[in-house]
Amino acid sequence: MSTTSTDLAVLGALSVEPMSGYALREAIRDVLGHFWSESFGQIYPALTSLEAEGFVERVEGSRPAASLFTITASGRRRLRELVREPLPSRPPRYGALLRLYFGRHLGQAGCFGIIDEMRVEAVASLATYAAIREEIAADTQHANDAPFWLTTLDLGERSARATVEWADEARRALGATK
Amino acid sequence: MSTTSTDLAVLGALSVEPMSGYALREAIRDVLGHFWSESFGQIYPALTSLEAEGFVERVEGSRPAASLFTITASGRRRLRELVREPLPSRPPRYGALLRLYFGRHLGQAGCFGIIDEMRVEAVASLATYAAIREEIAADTQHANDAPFWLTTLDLGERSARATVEWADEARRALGATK
DNA sequence: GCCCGCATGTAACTGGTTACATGATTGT
DNA sequence: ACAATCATGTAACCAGTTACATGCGGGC
Repeated sequence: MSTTSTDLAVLGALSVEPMSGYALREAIRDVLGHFWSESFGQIYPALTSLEAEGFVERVEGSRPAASLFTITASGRRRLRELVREPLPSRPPRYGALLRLYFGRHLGQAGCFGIIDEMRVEAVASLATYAAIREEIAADTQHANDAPFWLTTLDLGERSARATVEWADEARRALGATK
Repeated sequence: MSTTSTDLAVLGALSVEPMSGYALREAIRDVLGHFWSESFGQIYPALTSLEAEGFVERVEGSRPAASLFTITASGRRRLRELVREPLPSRPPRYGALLRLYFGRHLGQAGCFGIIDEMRVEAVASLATYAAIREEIAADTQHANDAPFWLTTLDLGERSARATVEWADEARRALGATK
């Protein structure tokens, strides 16, 4: 049994274009990565159960032993249903911030290490977001989806920029600390 | 067996002041809530094992059947150890953004609902952050910890403000969509 | 011929939450 | 007296990851 969250991610991705389970995972990691994640251990069982329910169909791809999964008409109805339901958001567990919160026991150098790491990560995110943004702009096939994709991307960019600005300020604020 | 993450959260909180397991959970929820969470099912076993290892001690509190947990000297050493180790950050699963990403299947009104909800949440966060900020400022007992607490709080505030600004822009951007 | 990337799948495990059982204390 | 809150603990469950087993296809 798979969760409705995973079903939504899978059906949603397949509504864009048919792909293999493997490609599905890559797409989720690379494109939805900044707010979502799925592992093989969820994707394959989800595909199996979605197939049994008639929401996706497996067609033989260009090479044997590989399948392309396509979303069916009832799968699209299911997708419209799922996207309407609120999803449980997982309570956050941001390790770096926990460590920073107890930074008094870590010392200034250690705190700077954490802050710098977060900054580097945020800057890297900004770079990948810019790449994704260009991909979306270049992709005329999915012009209908583009506004929504750009909207979620925009939040990622704003968060990342906020993190970079925070990092600089944090370094200054903790610089005064002994 | 408890995780080192939980041990860090518990030892860190007890390094500020002794409290009961119940109070520990409330403190984590109310103060660390925007980047961390622990449930009773983790806290109590963690306290038991930390006690067995000599990192915390249980002293009878004002009322029987209730214990105050205090951190020991070796517990403080353990805390300094733990805060130095990198913690695994849990991959994000932000349900609202997943739904918004597939917003084409949801329609404009549904998307606005999600965006507005996120905005309301962010505004509420800003209010609680402001309250926490005042608490920290008023708390002269823990002036040594204050800079670190304010730093993590600052990131929360920046993220929340970024979300509010994003929400307004998102509404405008998707307003054009049919 | 061999390694690497694509591809599918599952079993075991871990991390974490929820629900429940139990009871003391406080306030009304 | 009763309800609400404080308090401790555990067992069952669920979600999700990791590791493993297996094999095909394409490039070097």
